[in-house]
Amino acid sequence: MARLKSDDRRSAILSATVELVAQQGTGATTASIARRAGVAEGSIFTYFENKDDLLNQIYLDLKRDLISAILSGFPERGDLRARAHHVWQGYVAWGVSNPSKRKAMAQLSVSERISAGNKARGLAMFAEVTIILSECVTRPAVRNLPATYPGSVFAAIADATMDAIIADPSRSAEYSLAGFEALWNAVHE
Amino acid sequence: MARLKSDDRRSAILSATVELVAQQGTGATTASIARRAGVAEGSIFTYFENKDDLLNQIYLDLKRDLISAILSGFPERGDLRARAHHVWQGYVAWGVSNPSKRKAMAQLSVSERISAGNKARGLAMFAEVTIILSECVTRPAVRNLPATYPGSVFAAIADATMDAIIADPSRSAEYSLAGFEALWNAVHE
Amino acid sequence: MARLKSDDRRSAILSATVELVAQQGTGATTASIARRAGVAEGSIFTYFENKDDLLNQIYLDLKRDLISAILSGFPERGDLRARAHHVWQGYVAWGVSNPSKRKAMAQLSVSERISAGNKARGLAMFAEVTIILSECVTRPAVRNLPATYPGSVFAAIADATMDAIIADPSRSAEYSLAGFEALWNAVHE
Amino acid sequence: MARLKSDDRRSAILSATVELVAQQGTGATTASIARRAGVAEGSIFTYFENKDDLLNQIYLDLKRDLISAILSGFPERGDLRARAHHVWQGYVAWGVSNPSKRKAMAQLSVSERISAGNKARGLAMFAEVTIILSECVTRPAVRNLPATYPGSVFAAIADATMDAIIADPSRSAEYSLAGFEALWNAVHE
DNA sequence: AATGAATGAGAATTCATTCAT
DNA sequence: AATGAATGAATTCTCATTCAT
Repeated sequence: MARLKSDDRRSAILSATVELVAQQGTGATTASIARRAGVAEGSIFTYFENKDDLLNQIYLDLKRDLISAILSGFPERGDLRARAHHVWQGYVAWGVSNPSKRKAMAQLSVSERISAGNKARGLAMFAEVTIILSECVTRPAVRNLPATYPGSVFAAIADATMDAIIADPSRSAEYSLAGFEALWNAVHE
Repeated sequence: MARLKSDDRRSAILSATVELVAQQGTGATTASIARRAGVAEGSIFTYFENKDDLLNQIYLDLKRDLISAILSGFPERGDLRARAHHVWQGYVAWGVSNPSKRKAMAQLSVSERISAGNKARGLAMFAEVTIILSECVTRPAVRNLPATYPGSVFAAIADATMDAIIADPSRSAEYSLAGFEALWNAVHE
Repeated sequence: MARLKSDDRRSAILSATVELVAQQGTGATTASIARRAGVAEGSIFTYFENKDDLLNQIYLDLKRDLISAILSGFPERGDLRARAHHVWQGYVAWGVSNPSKRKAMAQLSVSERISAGNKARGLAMFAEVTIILSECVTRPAVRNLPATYPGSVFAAIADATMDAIIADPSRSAEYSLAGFEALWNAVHE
Repeated sequence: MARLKSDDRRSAILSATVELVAQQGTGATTASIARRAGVAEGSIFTYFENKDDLLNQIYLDLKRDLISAILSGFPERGDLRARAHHVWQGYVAWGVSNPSKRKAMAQLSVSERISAGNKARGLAMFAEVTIILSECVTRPAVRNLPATYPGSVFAAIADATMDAIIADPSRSAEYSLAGFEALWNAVHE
């Protein structure tokens, strides 16, 4: 029997790509990815059809990774605020402890190399989160906005908060709380 | 086609670039930019040192364009809320009526091709806006966050709001108001 | 799939190669050959030193196959015309019933990958046929041409005839006869 | 005004390709073609969309070149034999004095890189020649073969004749005559 | 100054061959 | 011996930049 396709090798390629896309965008070359992953350039193409395929898989992987970070341990029975706070914490913690994943996802989200289908798929994964956040909206004006709005505001405030935490990690807990309070009051009266 | 004067040529290149970067990111080729601008490929390099230079100029131009849209007619003597609302309106109106500029700026903001110096310069242009928005922050927890925080939250909520407006322009005014209310309550108690 | 014995494996590779070279020329990949032969890619290289070696063996095999088809049952004691006709029939029948072999041989004959030595060896196999055909030449002008000439003319007219037969198999016998008559008169007066 | 696309450069690429395809088949690399043509590799792609396009143009060019060599000075009013002989002479002279063109055409004719459309177009150029040669066929059996048959036989005998001439150029005239006699008797009684 | 062809470094991808299993 | 993943040299093609006109 020959060497079997190895998950190690595959994930070495994936994480090298995340790292490099975070730093350089989707222009990161397959040569640099291979070098960083410690594999031959050709090996990328035994695991992925082409570079776009690789990027699309990364995109979905990151989305999956994030959603599972957010929803793990979700308090189905908690009150609204507790549930929203769980999501908040999950997101912020993920972003702060995985800066490359976060940057890579930002790059891929504005890239035209991610297929429309996969962008839709990525969005769909967050359907549950969208609902959870929508339930927190009590300000009448804000209720009239589209269903995706709370999620966008959430992501946006969380991103700003993560930047603050990354700039001064020692105040991590304090900033996170403040950010959540801002978010909560933005949508809840 | 009438012969363009130098200035016209230069701005034709600039706006072609905005358009194409909005659509395709910084990977838009100089050939396609020249074609769209109606100039020869080589002409790009008589007006800009190289492609990175062109992108950096665009970046600064867009920032300048936006800041002037935001600050024009600014009510120096208005109350806090009126001043913040002026900024909000300026930003939202600019983004909604210049979708390409907005998209191009989003692309350039995550691009590694914009020099650190210019990113700093871009931020600096918003110093005044940063101050204005900081003055709106009365929630104690939020006050402890870095000075740039309110601006980020502002931009983030505004972006989400613009997406909503673009999806349903008929409710433009209503959405803008709701967005502003969310923002105001995020930072103001 | 039942496990193949070595010889079977080897000939599976050979005939897969014939098939694919017929279709795609010598550019047919070793991967596609292995797939078609139902063996692993690596196995090709336990039976053949490299791809060129494989192609060269095919070339000689095809020549051998053809010559034996032509000479089997050869009427040593027949008159000139009968003997030439036997050769003709053997060639035409072989080509018509083995279209892939015929096409593969055409590809290999113009390929720079067949070594000069093997091309010479291929020619040498037809020495006897060359002599047989030379004996048919009675036109004085044609007698002065090189010894290989009748063979070339033979092959050429036979090829044209096979194309005609393949286009309309129902007239196979008629076309074959006509072709032979043309050939005979080309060289015999 | 910039440098204009130059016919010289274009034909340098074309003839370098003919030369190399003659020697190495369609596998000749664009790098080697550029080197031989004395241009940069990229220049190939300003004159030809891609390598297949280049090969297809060569194919048509060669066919055009050959047909014009064959038909130039064609004796519209000559008798059958004179007309056929003109065609014969044109073909043989072209092949003998342009060995690379002849070999390149042979390579391209069996290549799967020439589009079906262009192969058809190439054939169509010889429609007139096909008719001329058909008119020479008086042997009843041969008359029943497809219309393209005389042309194939013609080409085939001519090719064999050219090989003989190339092997011994001093007997060029003699061989050409002999070849034509063989051809004539093959089809004419 | 404007033009657009020329350039060639660099990119993604292929594929014959090797080699760990 | 058989397997098929791993390798990396080689290939085609792109594109920012230069430069002859």
